[in-house]
Amino acid sequence: MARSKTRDEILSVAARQFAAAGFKGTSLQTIADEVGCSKATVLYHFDSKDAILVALIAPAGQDLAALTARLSTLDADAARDAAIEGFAELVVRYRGEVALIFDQMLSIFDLPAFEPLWPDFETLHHAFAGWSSDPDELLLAEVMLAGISSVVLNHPDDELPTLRDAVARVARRALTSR
Amino acid sequence: MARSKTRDEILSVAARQFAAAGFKGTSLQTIADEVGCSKATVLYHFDSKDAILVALIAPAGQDLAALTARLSTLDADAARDAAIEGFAELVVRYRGEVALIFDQMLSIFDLPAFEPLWPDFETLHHAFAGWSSDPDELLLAEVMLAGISSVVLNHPDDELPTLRDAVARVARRALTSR
DNA sequence: TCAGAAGCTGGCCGATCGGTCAGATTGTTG
DNA sequence: CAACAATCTGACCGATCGGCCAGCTTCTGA
Repeated sequence: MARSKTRDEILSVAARQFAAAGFKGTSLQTIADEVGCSKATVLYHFDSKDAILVALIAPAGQDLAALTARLSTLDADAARDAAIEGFAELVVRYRGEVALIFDQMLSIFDLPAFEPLWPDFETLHHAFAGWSSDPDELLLAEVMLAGISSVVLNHPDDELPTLRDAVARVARRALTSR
Repeated sequence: MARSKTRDEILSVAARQFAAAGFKGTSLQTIADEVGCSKATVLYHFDSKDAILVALIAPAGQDLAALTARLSTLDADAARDAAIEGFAELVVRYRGEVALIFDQMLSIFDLPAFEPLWPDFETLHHAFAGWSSDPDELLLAEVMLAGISSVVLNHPDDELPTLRDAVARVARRALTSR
């Protein structure tokens, strides 16, 4: 890890700019400008613009996979609670990456970087519904997943720790009301 | 209305392409290609690319304004129910435009087209919370608003009428569970 | 010391972007 | 018919995009 100081700087600057302006809305030039290097240097450390995105997504994907692996060992109620807590934590920690998923959401085609995450999202979705197969249950789970993501990424940074707990509390109430 | 056949065609093609690939991801050239005219013709009917977006947003904005005006005359429970039904209807009817808002969500800066809609969203937000000022109530309302939008625009067209009712039913349950 | 690897850069490439413009074509009206 | 406006187009503009490359520094280890 930390193969190069410049490389890390490029990653963190890119993460912020991608989250702020979207993937298509960010150029290699603006990344290079903020880092304080040349565009060629950015492409020296990464094969392409897409390679930066792939490198950014990787850690979030691993943590998500770890969460879903843990969920699959739990029964309905425990899985739902753990999914809520875990997802609230993840979405707050990887706010920028979540924003990227929303940004790329419209273009269903060219996102090989996100493909491996889909099964994990599916697991999370079902865990939110307490392993139920009731359509309304699943729909509400879907609404909550997307809603939480969107809300978190539209809140200012300084409220995030509070927001994580509030979001988990609210989700628990909405998803367990029979 | 219907000032020109070509103009209308440009609007409908642009609506579909914007919803499919995002605003930044759509070019005047691809719009012109699908319409079967030249890029210059597109810019003859509209002053700029942004002008197309403005023309597309207008009807959705008017319907949203009409809904919120109606809401403000109702008390808590009635307002919430009406907000849920009305929003489900709107978000299904203007699926493409909702997608555009999500697409532009990341770029907080350059969206004069969406600015006038903000107060109406605010009203809708509070109506979803039944005019309550409880933070958790408001947060859940926010989650549901964003979640419903995201879910609807990620469902295939043929399920939309069913989805509208299902989404309203689920939202009512989640928002009225005390 | 010095060769080679690693890091970095300016300059360039073809493609595409949104937008402009002069002029051709078409339709309407007196 | 002529005259005028509406419609449409190809050619072109400057800017920017992602990416490539030759070559310049800087670091490192035998």
